[in-house]
Amino acid sequence: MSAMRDRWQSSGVLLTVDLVILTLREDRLRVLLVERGNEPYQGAFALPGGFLRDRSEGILAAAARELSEEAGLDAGTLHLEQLAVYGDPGRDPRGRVVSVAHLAVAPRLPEPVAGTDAADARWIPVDHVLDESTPLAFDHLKIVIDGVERARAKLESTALATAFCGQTFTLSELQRVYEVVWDTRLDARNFYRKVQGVRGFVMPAGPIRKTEGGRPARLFRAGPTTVLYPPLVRPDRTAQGEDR
Amino acid sequence: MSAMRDRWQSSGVLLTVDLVILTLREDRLRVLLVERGNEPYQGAFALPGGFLRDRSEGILAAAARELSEEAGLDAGTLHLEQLAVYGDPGRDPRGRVVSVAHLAVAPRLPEPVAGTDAADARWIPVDHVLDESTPLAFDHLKIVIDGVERARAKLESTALATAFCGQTFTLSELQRVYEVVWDTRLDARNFYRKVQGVRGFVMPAGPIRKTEGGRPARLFRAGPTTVLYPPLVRPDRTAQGEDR
DNA sequence: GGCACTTCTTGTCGATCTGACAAGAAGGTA
DNA sequence: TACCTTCTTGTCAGATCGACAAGAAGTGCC
Repeated sequence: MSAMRDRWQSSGVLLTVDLVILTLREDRLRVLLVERGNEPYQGAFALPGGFLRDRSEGILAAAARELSEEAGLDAGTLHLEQLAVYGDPGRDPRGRVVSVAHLAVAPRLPEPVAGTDAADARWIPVDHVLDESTPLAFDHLKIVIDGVERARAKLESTALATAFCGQTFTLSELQRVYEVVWDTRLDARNFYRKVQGVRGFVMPAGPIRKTEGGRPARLFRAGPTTVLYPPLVRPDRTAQGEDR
Repeated sequence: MSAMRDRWQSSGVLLTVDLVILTLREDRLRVLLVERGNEPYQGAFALPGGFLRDRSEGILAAAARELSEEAGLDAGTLHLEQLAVYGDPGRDPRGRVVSVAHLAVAPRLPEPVAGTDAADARWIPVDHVLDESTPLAFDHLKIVIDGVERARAKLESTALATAFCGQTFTLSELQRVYEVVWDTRLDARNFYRKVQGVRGFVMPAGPIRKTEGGRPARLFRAGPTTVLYPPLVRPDRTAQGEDR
């Protein structure tokens, strides 16, 4: 009963925020990791993040602050959303630490800014993390897995892909986002048709053009739509040989 | 840098779990709410939930415990997943309380069990909550909105709908789930074809039949698939009169 | 039993969408 | 100019979708 809900207990825990910051660099999906300088897990890579500054700091605000402090990125200019909470007892050997993980998606970026807290941050290919050739501290592998899956899923139904691109982009750049994040290949001509068929997904950005080899491509910018209809469904990886 | 991450601060907060428990009763989508007996928000409805029991209790475990204590439901038999964290400073007038909201989906249920903590729990139609004719305590309206939207979205791409049904069900029962949760109407014949076209979504459950008026329907049970491919896309509510 | 009524299930049909592919357009470079 | 690259517009057959007809299999009523 309500008495239970209101039993005022001192179940205080330490709250942190962790960040899965994804971007595309050199045609690979990468995640920003920092090398730990202290025990536990000294020398291992970990997600950027940290404790709430004080009791009055909001959780999303803390994530934005860490984004700035540890990665040198401005939360105002990129996609940032809550991912999930990780609070198993024992996930941190130092005590009961509950972490609110966030997913950030950044467009092509300058190198992690030296001279800041982000100096020892590195953009590690996501597949190096997923195949565990780059071991992560704490339960951060699980967090990265969840973050990547979230990104893959949201590519289908939302305009998240545009967050990987700059202010303006060509459709083949957008296609590369889908191909790299989904780890699949798409037909450029069908992609072209499909993307332009989704109302409000992309809007022509002037007659400006830019080039890098072949015929110059038209530029687009993100449209007003956040929910894609119809969605761009990723090809079924488990298509053949399925039981009934 | 890592020194920042490891600064050991006493940012302790009080951690609670809250539950958005959805079910279908009398052809309406309903959420389980409890009337608050204490200040603040005395007399208002609130989501079931409560503080972690102690520092060693896992978050999902706490949600399962509250599910049992406050709703008389067994977490082993129904769908339970983490929804999101709500931790804005000021959301609870008593102090810095961070709540991990969970989404539970229950099949047709007996009345809230009298004589337990769940005695004053009531199944309130979700639309009464969404249109604010039933005001909720704290930021629980926001949590219900997010929970319902999560359920609506997961109906498209996962087998969540089967969690609203019993062990076995007819396809028209399953269709009612989609219609009520999405607040839309579907053509029974097309639904029939589509559902059976998704590999592993539903499996025939013996030649058993059951009836209630017309021709007896075949019984099905949930299949092994959790991810629907192809997805069941909900009809576009913003279809016509859209700009380009 | 015969008939009306209900709901379930199988089909049909045209419009639309999808995936595979051809071919032209518009630049760069040798 | 010839060739290469990439972008963009089409084409076409097969799959899918939404709307709908019609038969199947029960119940209840006379």
